[in-house]
Amino acid sequence: MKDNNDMPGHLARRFQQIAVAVFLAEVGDVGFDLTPVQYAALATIKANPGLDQVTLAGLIAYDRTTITGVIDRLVQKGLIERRASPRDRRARELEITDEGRRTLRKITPAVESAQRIMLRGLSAKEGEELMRLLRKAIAAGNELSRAPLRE
Amino acid sequence: MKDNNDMPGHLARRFQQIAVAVFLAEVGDVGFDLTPVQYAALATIKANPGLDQVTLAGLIAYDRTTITGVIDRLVQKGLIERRASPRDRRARELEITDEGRRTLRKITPAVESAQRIMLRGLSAKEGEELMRLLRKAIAAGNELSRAPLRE
DNA sequence: CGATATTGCTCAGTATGCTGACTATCAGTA
DNA sequence: TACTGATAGTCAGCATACTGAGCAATATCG
Repeated sequence: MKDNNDMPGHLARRFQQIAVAVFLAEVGDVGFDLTPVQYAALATIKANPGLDQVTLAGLIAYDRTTITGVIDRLVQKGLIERRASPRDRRARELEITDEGRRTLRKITPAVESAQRIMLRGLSAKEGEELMRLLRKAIAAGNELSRAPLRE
Repeated sequence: MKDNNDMPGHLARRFQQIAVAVFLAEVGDVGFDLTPVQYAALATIKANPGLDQVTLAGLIAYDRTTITGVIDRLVQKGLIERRASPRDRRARELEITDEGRRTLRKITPAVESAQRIMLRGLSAKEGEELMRLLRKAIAAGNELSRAPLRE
């Protein structure tokens, strides 16, 4: 019987678990209540003003049914606005608010610190190598999940 | 602004997302409906007959509040039995059933195939290196999540 | 022995993620 | 233009994960 530690799937779960915990702790320490998922969505909306939900989902590889709730919560927190698109009445355009911008600015150091902490067991070179290998494996498996990356 | 692809946390999420999808697809293809989490719990119960829930949680790094539901579903599927411990009336002893054993045996090839597929973009050497780096990062971050590994 | 702390487990509540189904709308074509 | 297919979004339902609270039972220590 293979050990859990020889299963990339198990290791993936463990690493993600730690990554989320570190992110929440760092962001919480500076007084904000934002999840990794909400952060990625907010940052992507800021970088792509007026984008619709499907495009956003493709840019960060979220399922379209997941993104609904994430956006609900960002709207509820006053960090973004959701309004009907004038060009396509099915679509919703997303825009970051001033408060969203302020929040992003304030938590950026905590987010960066979180990324360092979750790699703290590795040397700089090893951290780079881990990210390179993850990127490569992810690229090869992109189409295997329901929420692939779309550029 | 850092790109998502430079964020280990984001890469962790993506890799895990793919890993789960591949696992479910492979196991589903041979006619079983078992999640990665349920599989790990089942295999660990088989390897450690009569263990209690807290010990199980520690061995696979699950939160104790998560394991309750996982065990409920394994019991409901008839794969394990949960009974009160004679030594400690707070604890529940877990035991795999014959059907649990049969299920494990039948899905093992699918589980192994899933592990290969999620690394299909990498050479054998790269796959080994990815697992080594993940293990190292996880070891250093073990205490940072609410559900650390306990041996 | 008795008060206190700790432990095993559960529950309510919240937030991802997914499957599958549905509505509304848009796009392409006969 | 009417039909057909595809697309944007939502919803119900299920399965992780976690926070925080609580109960029952055990362990520990004065």
